[in-house]
Amino acid sequence: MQPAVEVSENALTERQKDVLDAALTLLVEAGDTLTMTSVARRASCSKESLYKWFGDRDGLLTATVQWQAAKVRGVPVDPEAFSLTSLTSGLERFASDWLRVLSGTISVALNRVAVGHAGSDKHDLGAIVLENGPFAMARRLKPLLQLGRDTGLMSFDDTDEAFRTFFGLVVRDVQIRLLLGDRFELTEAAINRDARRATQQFLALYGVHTKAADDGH
Amino acid sequence: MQPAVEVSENALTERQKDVLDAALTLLVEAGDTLTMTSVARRASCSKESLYKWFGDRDGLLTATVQWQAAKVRGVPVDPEAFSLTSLTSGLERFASDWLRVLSGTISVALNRVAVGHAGSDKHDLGAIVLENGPFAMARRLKPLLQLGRDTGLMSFDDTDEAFRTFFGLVVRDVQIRLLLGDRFELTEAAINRDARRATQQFLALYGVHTKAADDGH
DNA sequence: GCCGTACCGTACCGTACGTTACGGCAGGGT
DNA sequence: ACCCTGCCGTAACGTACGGTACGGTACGGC
Repeated sequence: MQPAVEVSENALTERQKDVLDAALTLLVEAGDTLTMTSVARRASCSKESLYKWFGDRDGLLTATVQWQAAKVRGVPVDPEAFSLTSLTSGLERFASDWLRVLSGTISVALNRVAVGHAGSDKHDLGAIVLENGPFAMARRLKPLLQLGRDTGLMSFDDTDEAFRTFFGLVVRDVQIRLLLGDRFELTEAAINRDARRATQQFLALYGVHTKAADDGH
Repeated sequence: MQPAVEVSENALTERQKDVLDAALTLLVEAGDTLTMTSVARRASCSKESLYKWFGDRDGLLTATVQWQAAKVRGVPVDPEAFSLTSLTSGLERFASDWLRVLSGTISVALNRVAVGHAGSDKHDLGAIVLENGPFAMARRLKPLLQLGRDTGLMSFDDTDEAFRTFFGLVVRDVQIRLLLGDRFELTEAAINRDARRATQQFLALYGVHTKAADDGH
């Protein structure tokens, strides 16, 4: 028996992408209780094809998580004409984007199954989500932070520490509450307000003050 | 058939407590894959007793979570002879205690199963963990925060917002990374260092400065 | 001594679901 | 026209596990 689609093998046919999208919506609806039969029915494909393409249930889940992760790329920052204003707006934009993704039903569902399977997996969904979640965020934000430090707008020793503080100020208890099933009103206005507040707090802690930045609540 | 032990019925015999402790260790070892049979074998009791005492598998999990929650009570703060020093040490002590609990294997295991079951439960483990986790922390910390404000050491409009900021500064990405299975070195020294840093940052944001509090990394 | 209660150990049942196997159909190459 | 490949739909298999039933033992009350 062939080991089916390898993780490194990213050649997905359109048909397979459709199947993974169906699996995603089922994951949102039913969580980890989705069955191979339900995926096959929803995607109008045979279970035989599922097993041929993805090996087993775990492989299907892994491919689904990776398929979603592949869709959330992009949005780097431009290191042109840098100022306190562009640093601030960059941080705010980053924070609001992040909160929007984080509070989305797909992100919540994916993190749920990854947390449930963490550690005891052959493919280890937890590591995949970790890699495409917090770690990817760190990689995307750090250039902006270092640019801010190099231009003398911020001051910190350890970029990673600074990132993790920003993480805390942005996410706070939102993610864990959502994962635990707390019904959460997170309107567009609230997201933007939180992004501004987190940015102001972050600059108050790490920014080089010419004039004292006041708190913004 | 009787509805077995009600949630409000907290009268647990010693035998039942032993069983719940066995279930706890199994939860740490095997996560949500623990079976009724494995609990019975580990606790040297019959499955019949499990079902008589706890109704069904969900009831056993619920009782286990509540049993653990009941063990983590206490440590209120004393509103005597209050000063910046006692506020600082109170916040630090709270933060380090919290990080210690959060990073413990039991907490991680419990949060894992609760996240896995969130929303689609009759007993809703998510709500229970939420209630005994973040919400209980908020209830325990808020008196200290308000005391700090009333004595003019801190300034903020919304106690809940202040708490959530403290939450973010303390927990940062630690919890989600642990839940996703990231191997994490969290030594006693690191915990104390993080607690100090979070406290200093929190006071820098919300404290009333007589002398500028510097960051502490 | 006899009964009732509480419990252990284990065998058993029903079912859900992962996984496999098979029959049928459509399209493309020869 | 024939075959081969890829896929759908469905039936079937195997098993793990939640839940139940039952026999056996210890103990306290009478």
